Amino acid sequence: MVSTRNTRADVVATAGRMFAEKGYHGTSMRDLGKELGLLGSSLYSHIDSKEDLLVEVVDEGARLFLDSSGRAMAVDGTAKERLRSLIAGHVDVVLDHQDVVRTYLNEARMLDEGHRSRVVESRDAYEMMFRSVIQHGVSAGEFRANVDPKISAIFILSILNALERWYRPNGDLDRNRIVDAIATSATASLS
Amino acid sequence: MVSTRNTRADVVATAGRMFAEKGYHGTSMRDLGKELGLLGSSLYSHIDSKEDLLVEVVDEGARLFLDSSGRAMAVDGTAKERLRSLIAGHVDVVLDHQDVVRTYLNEARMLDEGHRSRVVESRDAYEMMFRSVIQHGVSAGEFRANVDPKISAIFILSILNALERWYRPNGDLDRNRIVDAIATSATASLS
DNA sequence: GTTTTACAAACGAACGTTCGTTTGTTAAGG
DNA sequence: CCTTAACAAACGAACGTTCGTTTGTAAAAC
Repeated sequence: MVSTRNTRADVVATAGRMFAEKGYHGTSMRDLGKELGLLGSSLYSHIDSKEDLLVEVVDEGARLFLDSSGRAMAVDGTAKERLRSLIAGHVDVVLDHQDVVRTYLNEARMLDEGHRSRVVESRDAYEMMFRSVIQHGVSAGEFRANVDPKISAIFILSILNALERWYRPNGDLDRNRIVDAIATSATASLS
Repeated sequence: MVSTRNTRADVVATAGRMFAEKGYHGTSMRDLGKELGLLGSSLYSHIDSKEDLLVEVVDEGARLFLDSSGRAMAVDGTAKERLRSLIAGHVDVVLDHQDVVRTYLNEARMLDEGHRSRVVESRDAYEMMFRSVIQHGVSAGEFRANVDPKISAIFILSILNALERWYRPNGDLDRNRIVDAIATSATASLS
């Protein structure tokens, strides 16, 4: 027996998993406690409120995506290469943090206005990275001149975000194949 | 004043709208009643349980998509034309029944195992229509030989289903432009 | 090296509120 | 008149949260 006691990080991680599975409103504090081997009330040794848990998980999701795009944009290369980096980073975030991502994508709207608007801003900033790379690719002649960067970014992000809904860790598609398929599809529709 | 009384269809429609906005577990029967100018308890003059409402809305979503794909497959044409019909039909369903679709896509997982599995079957059948058309296009030489119909169908449906998340009725993109953008993008990545 | 102090984690009971639902009754509408 | 829709009151269960207390562990004081 190593240790049976829970840390705050355990609580947040399990909350992320349960929110992803059953939704924020579909998960009670007693449900969450039971999953950790605790009473619902004991959770309040670690946190101040249920909503704090959602805020924490969603903020982590936002941070993961922004960090990923920051790394992709930090190295230079052609628009096509940078777009592939953005895509690969996004796939990594989804596959390595599936629960956080599901909660970020599906449950953020349950936050109160203040917190939700911060999430919207963060998503807009992230989407802007994709748009910007596409725009540069058009200007540089790498992509067709009549490409609409806004729509193209939305379509690529649609495919990327849908990953959470169908990807299964033990499925027949591994990470590299997924990145390749998405990057190929994106490049094909831009060129 | 024509009539102030509510019908069962009113209740289901309003439930669909509220489930789409706040989620199934985020909508209480008293919330729903208030939206209709009723007490929560009065809803039980129309329905037997809250879950019945979700079942009804989700079933309608499933039916809308299956009917749409049935119509698209009923007329013949090239694979490219049929794919465009499938896409146009899907866009119509999302734009004309946004609330039902949002509930169908996001809240069906809150159903109990029996009802949920029926929804999964229906989605699989729908996806199979896309796969089948793509497969025929590959066989007929309309699409590249190395196209994977399964992945391609998932990508196209990812873009179509994401519509619900960003489409706004008074935005700058009308129905035809959306269908055209998606069909063009799909065709480009298949050809 | 033992005793004391401190702290973080968890308990168990209870709070006030809201949940989905049931019951019995009243008022319209066709 | 009779069916349907709605009301009003209530039910038991579950909700998020608070409270006072207990437990285990680890550092500080002796």
